[in-house]
Amino acid sequence: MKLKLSKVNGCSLMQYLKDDVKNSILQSALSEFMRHGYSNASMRQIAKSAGITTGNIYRYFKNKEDLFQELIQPVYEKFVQYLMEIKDDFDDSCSAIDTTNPLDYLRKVESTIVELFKESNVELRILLNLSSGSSYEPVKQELIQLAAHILKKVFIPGEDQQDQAMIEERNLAHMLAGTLIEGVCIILRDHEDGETVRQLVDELLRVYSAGIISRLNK
Amino acid sequence: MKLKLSKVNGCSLMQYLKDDVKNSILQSALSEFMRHGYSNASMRQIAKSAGITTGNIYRYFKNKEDLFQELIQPVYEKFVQYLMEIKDDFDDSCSAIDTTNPLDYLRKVESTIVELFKESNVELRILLNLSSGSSYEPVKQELIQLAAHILKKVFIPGEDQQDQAMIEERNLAHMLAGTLIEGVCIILRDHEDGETVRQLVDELLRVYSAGIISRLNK
Amino acid sequence: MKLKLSKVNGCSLMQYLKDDVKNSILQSALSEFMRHGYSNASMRQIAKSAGITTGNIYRYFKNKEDLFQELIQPVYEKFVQYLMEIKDDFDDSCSAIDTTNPLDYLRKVESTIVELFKESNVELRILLNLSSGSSYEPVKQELIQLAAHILKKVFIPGEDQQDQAMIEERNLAHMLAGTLIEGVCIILRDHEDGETVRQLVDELLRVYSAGIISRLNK
Amino acid sequence: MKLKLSKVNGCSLMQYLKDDVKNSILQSALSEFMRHGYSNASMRQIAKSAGITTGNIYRYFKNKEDLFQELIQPVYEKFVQYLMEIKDDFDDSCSAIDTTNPLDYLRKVESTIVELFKESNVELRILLNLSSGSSYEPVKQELIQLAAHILKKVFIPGEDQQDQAMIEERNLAHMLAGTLIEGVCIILRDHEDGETVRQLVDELLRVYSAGIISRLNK
DNA sequence: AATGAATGAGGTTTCATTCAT
DNA sequence: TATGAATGAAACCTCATTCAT
Repeated sequence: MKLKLSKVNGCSLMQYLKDDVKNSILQSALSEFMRHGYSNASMRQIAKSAGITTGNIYRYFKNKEDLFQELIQPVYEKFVQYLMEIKDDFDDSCSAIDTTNPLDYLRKVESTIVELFKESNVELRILLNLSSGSSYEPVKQELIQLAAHILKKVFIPGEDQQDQAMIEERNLAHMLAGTLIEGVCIILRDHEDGETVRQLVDELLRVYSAGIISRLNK
Repeated sequence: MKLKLSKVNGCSLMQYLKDDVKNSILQSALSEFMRHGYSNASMRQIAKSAGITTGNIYRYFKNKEDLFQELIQPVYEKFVQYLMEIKDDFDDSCSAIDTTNPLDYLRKVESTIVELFKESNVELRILLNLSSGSSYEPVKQELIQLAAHILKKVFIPGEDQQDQAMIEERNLAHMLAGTLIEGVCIILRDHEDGETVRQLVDELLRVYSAGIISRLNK
Repeated sequence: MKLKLSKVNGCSLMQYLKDDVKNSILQSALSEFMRHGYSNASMRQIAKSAGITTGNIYRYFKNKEDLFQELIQPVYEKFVQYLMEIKDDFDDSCSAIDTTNPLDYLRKVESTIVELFKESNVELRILLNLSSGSSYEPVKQELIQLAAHILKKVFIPGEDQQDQAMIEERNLAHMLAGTLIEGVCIILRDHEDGETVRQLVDELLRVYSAGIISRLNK
Repeated sequence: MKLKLSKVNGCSLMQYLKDDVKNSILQSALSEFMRHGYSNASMRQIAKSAGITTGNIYRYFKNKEDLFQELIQPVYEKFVQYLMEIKDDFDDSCSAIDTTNPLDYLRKVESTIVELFKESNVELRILLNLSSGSSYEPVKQELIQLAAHILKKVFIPGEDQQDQAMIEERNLAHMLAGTLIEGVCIILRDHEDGETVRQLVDELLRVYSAGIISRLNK
């Protein structure tokens, strides 16, 4: 058997080819979902871009949703996990008699976010902005809620106040959380270079931090 | 119907009826595009909501794209115009020996933007977030480019420097312009009440201004 | 308005044409379902036979199942209703000190069944033998259960005996019910002439009755 | 594998292996056709059940129809042959001055039928009830025709009379033949146990015989 | 000016069959 | 001999658009 190297190679070559096709589909799908969003993406077009026939996609993915999920799920999970860690860290640092400057805290968050975005730029943008019609549709709101939850702690150190002022603070936190996330999306969309990305996120956080601190001192 | 008015004043009455139908279509289309975006909007549903038949839409609009354009184009133009005016104002105020605080300037900009959004909230949200599949798909990027162009002036008083520092400033301006516009979009998406909208935009600009000033003083 | 007869006729003509198309679809569908059964019937083929395009079917029927149901449901309901009436009649005549000959009873049933089969020959055969894959798939077994329930009363006057003999009688009743129903199906499949149908069903019942009586006297 | 037997006796071993695979396919196919009928049976599923790959089926069978035929044809031929033998027997017993009771004759037929069904239960049920879409689709009707031809002899001792009465007898024979065959199908469908099957077929024939005799004595 | 039935191209998905390896 | 990836035609269904009335 060991001498029949041609078969061994045949096997691995075939394996390679199969992976090749699957990756080709995934890449074409990523591009198609990016261009037209989940529901307007066309399986036919994905197949054409991948250089295969439409039916052949279904050897690799059960259906459109499955193909979408295989692209997005890992990034989604990583993103949620990172956000939870950030939230837990923050909750801990709050409960401790820790007077960490929020600005310092946000800066700590920076590298985490940037790392994730640098890995999965396109997937995150699809997840957050182009998943309408898929099972991920409500994710963006959930993520913004989560980010808002963190930001609220910055603005509202004493919890559970329910008066009018607090409602305004909540709206503000929600809005700033949304714009921060969109801001990072925009940076990643427009820049490939890692150093530029890091620098811009740094600037964005600096502006937000300074603005927020100035507001808190109001 | 009385006095066969329909025949005597047939022309203007017909015109009136036509406008009536056309407005009805436009209104239904606005609602449908808002709900499902351009691609997933259904001409059948628009006709049904407007109380007419499917085929009749095509006496008033050449096709789906044409209907979309008739709704969105005016708002698009107004938006561009406002941005140009802001740009011109700023250019003037710059060329004058005018040391207007950028914060004051942005605040002046505020009412313009909020006014436009309050007038054409839905159309703008469609234009910026729900035009995928239409010819307006790339507009959002163009608008951000334009806004960035303006913001650059804030950061780079002396023009046309091409060294490395300036490139960074340009990137920063572009990024902040994008996040600002997204921020306003998010506010408009999440709040209907005019006063809340004004207040949140005010806060957003305050944070940005404070952050930017702090940065300029760096 | 009354003078615009052309419009009045236009309307009714259109209505007529619409009904015409719908009936044409129903007729083609009946033929296609008869030939290939529910799941192997082709909407394309139905459209082709009806002389229209595939998509146009969906103006008249929501989907394949809906088209099938519109053909089969009325017949199904009538059939169930008839069987229930027969069952109730029989239960009544049993509880009364009524020594009606089972043969006489079956003969009373005859006209009911024949009438229904003569009206809806093809639909019943589809319902009973060609509905695999549709929501009517389990109907045949249910109907045979019902018929068996009636036949059991003939064989087992005293109820509720659970010994071995009774199990055999139940199997027998079930089997004879099935064959009777199939027998009527076959007759209707092979003969169009009403008088011949009546006569053959009469003969079938006669054979069954004589056979059953002979068996009871065993 | 020992002694390179595969090369020495390559031919016969290969033949043996081939038969093994072929039988495995046939067995899986039988199960799949039984479960889903000819049209809805899946070649992929057959291959999977047989433990081979999809493409390999086509080394043993030209196509789906060919595979079906190889399963069904022998049973079909045996069935036809048995019916012909029965027919011949009957012709002989008629031409002889043999006053065999038709009841006795049918009882002789019984064991033949039951034996065949017990041997090839599944194949016959596929042939008679699940061959839609295959070339065997019309077989059931043909078999009923043949059975009817035999039964006619019971009812119409003197041949070739063409008057009205004879036409009725022919119809009757045809119908009873059909119901008899369906009856046996139903019994086989609902019962696995050999003894129960024999008993129910016996009952069915008894009912038919008694009914028919009663009719002949009319 | 209006109707709404009809079209035809497109959507996702399935599957018997072929073919390079 | 066997593999299993790939094909291509067909399935059901949707919908913007056209057109006879």
